[in-house]
Amino acid sequence: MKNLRITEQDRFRALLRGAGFKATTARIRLLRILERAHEPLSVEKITKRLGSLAPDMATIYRSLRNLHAAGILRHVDFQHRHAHYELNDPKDHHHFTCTNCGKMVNFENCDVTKLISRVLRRTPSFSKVTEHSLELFGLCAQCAKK
Amino acid sequence: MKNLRITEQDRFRALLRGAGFKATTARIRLLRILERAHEPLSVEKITKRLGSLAPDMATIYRSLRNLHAAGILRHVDFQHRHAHYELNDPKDHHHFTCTNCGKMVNFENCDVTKLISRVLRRTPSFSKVTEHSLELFGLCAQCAKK
DNA sequence: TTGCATGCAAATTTTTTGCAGCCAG
DNA sequence: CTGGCTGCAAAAAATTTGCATGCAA
Repeated sequence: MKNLRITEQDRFRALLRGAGFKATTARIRLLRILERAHEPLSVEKITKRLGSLAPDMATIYRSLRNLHAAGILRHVDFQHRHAHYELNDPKDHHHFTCTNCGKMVNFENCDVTKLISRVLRRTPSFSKVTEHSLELFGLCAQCAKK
Repeated sequence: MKNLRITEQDRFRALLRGAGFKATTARIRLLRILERAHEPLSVEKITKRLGSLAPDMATIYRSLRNLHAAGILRHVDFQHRHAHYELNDPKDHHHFTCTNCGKMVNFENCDVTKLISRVLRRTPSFSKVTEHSLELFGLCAQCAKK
């Protein structure tokens, strides 16, 4: 029974292979951390969460860059001075961040796809959207009270 | 006649004073460059365009950071490894960038405001949106043909 | 005159690169 | 085996900071 189940390892292995990458332990560990995080992580946070299993930073940067180019990861900009990455969830969620306390929530089903189609229809000089970013910044309920 | 007209200088001076800043020549030059650019600029491009009139880089970074915090500038992320800034135009336009050749066009009236209100209504843990980012990446008509 | 701004120089932080050796396929 | 990956070390790029001086108000 147990060995018939598709493990997390296998899932990531297939994902990597499918994109033409070798399924190395470093990359599988990276994907695992990102999946469990449920929020976009910086290189620093990834390294900390991997602890002693963390590969060299150069490897992390290279992996993130390649996996992003392959569409496996999304690049998220929190207007800090460093990049954040998360798994490219097909559900296409986005983030709402409190600029005061840093709290973050996800939101989805926001119809950004429709918005994008409309823009694309109106913009003949461009023919295809492959990626988009949509981030909201503001105040959470607690911080707004103060 | 001529001296009754509100000059660009005066406009920026008022803008800076209104936000509690001193209207220094360095900052006025910076705003002037950004206004004329019609596209978000990196620190490098700002420096180049200012030429011999460019203040120290530290000053540029400090100015950009402060003017952004005051809402005078917008922070734009093109998924490069450095920040870009543009004047915070009340028209709220966004950018569509070709990932192949770097070409960029602006678009506006994309109803992102409605989208934001909807999200806000559905997200009781957050009470106010002060800033947002929306960027499209894809292929321009020329690059898509190839 | 007074304190916010700037220049200068140095330090930090973030990201990239070259190259030799390693390991997944 | 073998070419893509990784570690290591060094460099490059991007951004910040401390402090003395300068200039707008």
